[in-house]
Amino acid sequence: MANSRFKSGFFDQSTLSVARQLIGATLSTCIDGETTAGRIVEVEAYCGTRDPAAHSAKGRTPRTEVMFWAGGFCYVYFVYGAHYCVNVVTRPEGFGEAVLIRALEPVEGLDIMRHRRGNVTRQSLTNGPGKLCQALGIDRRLYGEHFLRSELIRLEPATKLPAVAIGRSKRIGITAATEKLWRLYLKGSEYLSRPEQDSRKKTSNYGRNIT
DNA sequence: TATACGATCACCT
DNA sequence: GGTGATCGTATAC
Repeated sequence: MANSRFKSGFFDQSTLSVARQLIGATLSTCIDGETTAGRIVEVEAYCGTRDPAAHSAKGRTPRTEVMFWAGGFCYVYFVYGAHYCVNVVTRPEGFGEAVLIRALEPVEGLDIMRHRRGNVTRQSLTNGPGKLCQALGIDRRLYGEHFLRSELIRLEPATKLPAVAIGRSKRIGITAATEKLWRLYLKGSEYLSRPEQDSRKKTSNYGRNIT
């Protein structure tokens, strides 16, 4: 779907709805003239002031300011003194909601990803929120960019996936609102940040490589 | 100015 | 399975 685009207003939908439709979508960057891209296989929804696990739950701060902008802006944050993570802001201005991109299947520029990540396995290039940012060259320079207008970072939609292709679970690495099943992932993907819990026979083909 | 801690990762056993 | 690294951010004093 290299030539399709999300419609203006798409990111103003509910955060869970945007999260579902981002599974399978393509995230690409052009950083220092080098293009890299991946298919999104795992995301988490963070639902603003009504979600105690969200960075925006305690209100607007310089760090979280962009979360309160209109849907479609890029929220990048730095954690644990080492890693960046990237989010897509959702809903209209003022809600503070966003979708964290947690894992990709590498699609384009794997040699560049390897240069940035070191000589690791194909899965390990992008199977975590910090790893994928390193692989795609995402850092604070992209804070406040817009996914439909930026020259540096873009999102393109997938063909619609059936509901059965998408799994749900608790979110990872949080201490609040741990009961919410707001992590969504592509069933059967080899590129998830952690393996699927369900050990029964794999029945989905939607996670197979597209390259 | 000081302190606590985090939407993680890599490496260890 | 467990743990240390490392520093920006928020908060308290």
